[in-house]
Amino acid sequence: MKYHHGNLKEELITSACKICEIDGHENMSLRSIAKEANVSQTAPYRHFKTKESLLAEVSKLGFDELTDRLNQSVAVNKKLSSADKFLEMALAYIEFGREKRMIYDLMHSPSIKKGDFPALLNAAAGAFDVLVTIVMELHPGIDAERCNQICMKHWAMMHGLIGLLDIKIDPKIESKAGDAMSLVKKDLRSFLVESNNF
Amino acid sequence: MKYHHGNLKEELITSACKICEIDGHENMSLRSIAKEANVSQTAPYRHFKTKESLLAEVSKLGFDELTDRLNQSVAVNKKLSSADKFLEMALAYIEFGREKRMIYDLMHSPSIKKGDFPALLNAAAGAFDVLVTIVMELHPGIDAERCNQICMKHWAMMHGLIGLLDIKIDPKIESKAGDAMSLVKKDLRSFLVESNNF
DNA sequence: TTTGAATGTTAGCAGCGTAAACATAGTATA
DNA sequence: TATACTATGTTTACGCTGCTAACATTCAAA
Repeated sequence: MKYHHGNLKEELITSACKICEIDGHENMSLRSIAKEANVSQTAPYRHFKTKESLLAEVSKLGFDELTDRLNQSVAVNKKLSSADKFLEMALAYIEFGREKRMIYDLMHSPSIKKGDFPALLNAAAGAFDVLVTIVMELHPGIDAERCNQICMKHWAMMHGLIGLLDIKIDPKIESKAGDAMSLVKKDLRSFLVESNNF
Repeated sequence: MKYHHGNLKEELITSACKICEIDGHENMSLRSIAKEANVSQTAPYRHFKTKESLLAEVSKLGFDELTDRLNQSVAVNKKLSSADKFLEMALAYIEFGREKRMIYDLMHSPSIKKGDFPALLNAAAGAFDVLVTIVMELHPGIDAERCNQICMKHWAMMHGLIGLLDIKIDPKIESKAGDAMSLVKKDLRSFLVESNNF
């Protein structure tokens, strides 16, 4: 076993991802991350100024994957109507939030101040841009301000839904949403379609 | 100074609220709460089984205040149309979220498992019910399932908006939303009105 | 070959949530 | 009124945390 690891920074991020997905970011310690990577407790400090900056990189990876998924969801079937593309994207978003809930929470945790990490801010904006593109396709010639409003509305709805699906305020809502993604898919499609009637 | 405090439980909750509003729930320690109430570090354990259960009571108070505000927002002017009542309620919700952001975050923090605290669950449902009432007024004779979907949609939108207003993904969005509630009020009204056109 | 930077380890700090043992005050009972 | 019990406070201590400082090792450039 060599003294110098060679690739510790990336491995620490990988370890952090793994632990976050299992324990959640609230129960994730720098020491446990270091242990997972088989290095001493303070080794991470050679690559990250603070714990927060390590978590910021994990969060950035999360936004990158989210962006990929959103892009894929609309790219898979190019024959889809704009409205259906939008639906697919919304489903992909919520699927991501449900499937990687722990990472998703980390990505939106107020304990990581995005303003301090430009790369993270960029990655988050990248995901938002996928939505912007779809909405511009849905409403050709829409002006920028209106487009932003609509994007915010839907982004907020999806973000809010993910958060609320776990609050389980009403048992009926919970059972309707269900735990399996198949159920979520079915319910969400009708949810998104119907809610636009009002 | 007497040995027995007499009203420590309530005072601990009050202290916790105060500290939460200043430092946020992530930086709120049991020890600091006890210090604020001028008791020893372990005194809270005579009244709360865990730190989480203390925070759960703070969270419950938050939902209670939210419920009050929502009710007030629609009760102030009884002549308002149902649609305007809905707008007023949405504004009140977002105003609460912006004004008491730290408490609001605590109320939605995954570190407090609502399922373990029935009173908290009840308080959260109480706030949701205000929305249900308005929506039933907006759409007389609506069936329960549809009503739930619509409530979820709007609740999610409001909840998502509050969360996203601080992410500041796009500087334009941030400047549009602004920091002062007056700005939020103006923007939100048009936001809510316009977004229903799509 | 030497020197310095990069990257690892060990030791130690203060703060955290929590449990156990102990102290004091208020209350019910004899 | 004296005594015992319970409620509610304090002190002490444990293991965990993020982080710093001092030291060790390796690699790369002069």
